Amino acid sequence: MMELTRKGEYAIRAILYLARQPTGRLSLVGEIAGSAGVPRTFLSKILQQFTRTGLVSSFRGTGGGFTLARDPAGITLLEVVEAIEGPVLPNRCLVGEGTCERDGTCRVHEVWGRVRDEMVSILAGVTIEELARAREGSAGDGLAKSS
Amino acid sequence: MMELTRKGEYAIRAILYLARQPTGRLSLVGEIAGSAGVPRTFLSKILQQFTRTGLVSSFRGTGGGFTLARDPAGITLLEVVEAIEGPVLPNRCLVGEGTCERDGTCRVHEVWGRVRDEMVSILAGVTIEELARAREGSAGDGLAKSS
DNA sequence: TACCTATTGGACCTTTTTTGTCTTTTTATA
DNA sequence: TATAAAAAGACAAAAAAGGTCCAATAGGTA
Repeated sequence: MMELTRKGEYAIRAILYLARQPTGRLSLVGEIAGSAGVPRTFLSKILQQFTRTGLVSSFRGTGGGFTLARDPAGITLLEVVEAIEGPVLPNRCLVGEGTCERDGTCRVHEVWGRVRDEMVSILAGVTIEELARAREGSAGDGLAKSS
Repeated sequence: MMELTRKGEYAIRAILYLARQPTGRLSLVGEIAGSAGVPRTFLSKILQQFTRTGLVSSFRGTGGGFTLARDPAGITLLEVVEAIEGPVLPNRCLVGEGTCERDGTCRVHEVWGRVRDEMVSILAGVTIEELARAREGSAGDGLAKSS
């Protein structure tokens, strides 16, 4: 239930790949796709979406490729996920914010609102830079486990 | 992104309808469907799923119908949602809990784990009885808004 | 200019999931 | 037995997910 799509997963992998490259270096679609294990043509679409959002910048022609448009320390996981999957909305009734035909006064909406707020808060609290680091220092370092 | 399906919405409406009935009273599919604004045959499937889970009990034949199997004060929103939509799993990698082919050491999984934990915690903190009450007392009463 | 390289955009396609319907069977009551 | 209801299962349309393919465009390079 409430799963991130493959597209979203691929998008995160691709962003992390870009974040791990030396600043300014351009990566090719094929290169990213190979390393991140994502179908090439599909990744192409995802990267296009990122460039439209302004998270990634692209350059055409010989020597072209993709690179992060901003400092990974300033990009949050929320931005990445929302760029690809759209706004975090666990319940359709939240779309209109009160535009719920039936049961306008019921409390279910308020509960989903809290769910959304928490998701947003958690995802906005993690930067791509933090995620891209990892590798060494293995587990539970810096980010507290809430459970 | 990460939307509850219509099935899930319908399920909640149906459960709330049942929770608002006098204890012991049986409701017919058609009756619930009409009141909750849910296609009758579809609701039938949802109710069957609920009876399989044990949340709702059903009785066949003349005078039959559906009723909550347990006290609504003891049923959480989490139970209702999971009965219909399956376990809350915002990221596929959480299914196997560590069975992630690639990037086993990356921190993304830990973040989604926290998201799931929070969702579960919020949904488990709301009972059907609370939700079914509402109506009078309008807003923000008893349940704190976190935002 | 011609040619190569790489992204862009759009059309298209397949598979899966969602959102149902319809029919038959089972169980219970009158 | 007739009637009333849920249960079960097959079926189907519509939408979303998950891709593919190709022509166009933009930028280098000889």
